[in-house]
Amino acid sequence: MEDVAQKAGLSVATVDRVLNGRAAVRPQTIERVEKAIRLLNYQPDRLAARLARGRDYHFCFVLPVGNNSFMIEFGEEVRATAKRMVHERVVIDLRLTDVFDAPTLAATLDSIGDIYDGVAVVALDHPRVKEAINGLVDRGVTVVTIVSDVPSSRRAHYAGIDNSSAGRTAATLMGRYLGARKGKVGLIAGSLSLRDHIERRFGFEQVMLHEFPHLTVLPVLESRDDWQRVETVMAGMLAAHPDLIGVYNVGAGARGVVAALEKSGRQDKVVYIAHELTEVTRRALVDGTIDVIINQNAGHEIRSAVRVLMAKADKGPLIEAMEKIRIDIFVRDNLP
Amino acid sequence: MEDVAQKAGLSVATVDRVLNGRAAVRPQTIERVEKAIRLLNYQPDRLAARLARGRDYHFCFVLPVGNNSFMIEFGEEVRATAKRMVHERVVIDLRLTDVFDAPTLAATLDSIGDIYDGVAVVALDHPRVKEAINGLVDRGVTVVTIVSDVPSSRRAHYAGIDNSSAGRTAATLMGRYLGARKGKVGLIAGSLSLRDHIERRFGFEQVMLHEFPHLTVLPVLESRDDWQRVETVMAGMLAAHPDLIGVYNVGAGARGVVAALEKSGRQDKVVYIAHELTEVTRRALVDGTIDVIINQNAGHEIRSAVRVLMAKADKGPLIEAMEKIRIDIFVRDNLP
DNA sequence: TTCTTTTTGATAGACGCCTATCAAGAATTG
DNA sequence: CAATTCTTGATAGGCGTCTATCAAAAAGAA
Repeated sequence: MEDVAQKAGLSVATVDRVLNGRAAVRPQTIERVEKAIRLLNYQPDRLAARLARGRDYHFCFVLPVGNNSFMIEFGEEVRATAKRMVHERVVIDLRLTDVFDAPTLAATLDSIGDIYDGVAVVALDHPRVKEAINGLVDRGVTVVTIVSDVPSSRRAHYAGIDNSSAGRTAATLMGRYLGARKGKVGLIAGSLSLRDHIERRFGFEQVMLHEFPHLTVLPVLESRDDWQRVETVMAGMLAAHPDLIGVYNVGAGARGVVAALEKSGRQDKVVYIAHELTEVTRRALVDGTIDVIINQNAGHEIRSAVRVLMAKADKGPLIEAMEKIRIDIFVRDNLP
Repeated sequence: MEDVAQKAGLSVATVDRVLNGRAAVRPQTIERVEKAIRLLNYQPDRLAARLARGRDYHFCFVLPVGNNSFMIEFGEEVRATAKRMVHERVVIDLRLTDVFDAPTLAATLDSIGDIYDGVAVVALDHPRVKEAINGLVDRGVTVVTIVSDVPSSRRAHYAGIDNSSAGRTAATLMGRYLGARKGKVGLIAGSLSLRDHIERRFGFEQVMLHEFPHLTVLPVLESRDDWQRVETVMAGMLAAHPDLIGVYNVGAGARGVVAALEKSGRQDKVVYIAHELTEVTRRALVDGTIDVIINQNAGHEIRSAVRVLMAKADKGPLIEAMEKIRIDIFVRDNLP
């Protein structure tokens, strides 16, 4: 800072004022400082800054309640990350809400504004939720969406996979695994109001239709991400379609599909593609009931969300390429 | 530190001595300090420590010379990372050597010892190289292997994928893509002295043999990772085996396979699985000549290597789970 | 010009740790 | 028991930044 001050013919106090947008500084002075910064290619030492500030970052993760394995694991990852980050002056709270209910979620978001510097939320794409997100942004809180996005909101970032691509990926693998076989392919979604599920479905149907026209995709069935309902739905599908050769389960509740398939004894005849690597799906993949798991890495998403929140909090730079969450494909052999 | 000192009934100076293994401290005193640390669950602020130390970390990445796209991109990623890390007091040098030649690589490693705190190396698994690595370790340099490992050495860490799993993954996908089709499957490796290639090959053959006995795996052909030679080899294979229905190219030079396949016009009849996402393989995947790309993320490996080197340098903790490099599978639809 | 009001400068004291020095206290030796 | 060596204590100054305060200088208004 001293070098910059000297270069600009000003004092460090003024440089500091410019750097932190503190008191009133004349535009031309700002310009002088910025020029000096450019000339010297000066980059403030963010570690020292954080040390000096001595302020904690307070972030909040808003996740769905419920017994969905993926989300439970997600919550645990958040806790683990929180524990690690304590030593970096980052405090992360975890809040569970009924994410599927727009008013509830919106109310939660509305109520947590003033405590936090940033909020990460698994968001339902609903006008009311969008409004709540924008409200937070207006109050100066950085918001990032995780897992499921609300693109029309003013959230700073989305830490999650491209779900349309995920659906397309599932379709390609389904088509290639089935090869020349003919028959029906089932499609099960958790909720048709969650953006991620909708997008996966569209991606899947699109590719199936164009690339594998010899396969018939059955109408989507809704499961509400509840594995018992999934099992009923799946059992029904198996009974109704003796020529079922594939299933793509877009949402949670893989356990239900696995159970129904195994009870029917047709797990070897049906290519089953599931989402999210959990205890249940992992076992089923190893056993051969599931053929492919499409996954998003919870740890990556969380760390990415935190990085973004921190970068926004102290106006640091973001390396976009690093924050892109990839779609993992797991077969039996590349399980981590 | 003051709290710890007080709790232990000692001075901060002594606590500091214990923490940094500085001067002579009586064992019982050390014990007292450690107890206080445990009781208070004290964790030194590593950011402050680094600030105070004001010392730069000097690391060196040793990569292969040559025109291999993957390695070129790898080098660029190293440079990009280096640039970013400058602001964190990390200086990364990049050194290119003939990694395939054990004496040359060993000589390089021998010569760089005293300048660096840590070295990351794409290592040939050869006794001479192992010796050079151990030599570095003896001189107090932390060594991590990247991309290809030397497990018998005393390197601190391997930042790369499990290549045997990668080979198995390729086999599973090959088998599933081919379905009931019968015919021959070709196998091309860069060098049979690079550990990663050997392991991929074994993984592949193992699964093919056990899971897909109706497919015949042809004997491995060596390509030295040179795409022109790969093209010759591939063209020969296509000519010799009209019933070739699959190829797995374990190493670099995907361009050669693509060229040979496209010239033969049989790209739609042959399932081709390649390694590493590059400009060339990406295009071929989109075009449909390549069916699956198995990839290791260069950026992840590099960042992981750096994290490990830094952690070792200031005796910080490592979160093992975070440093596990996953095997990426790319089909056309989940390309990043 | 004189008096306000705005902008800038200078400087002290943190933040949590490192490094170094000197003195004081404790343990060991003969 | 004194002389010597080993351990510990106390403290200063620094790392690069932030925050706050007061004085000095410059700009604007009357």
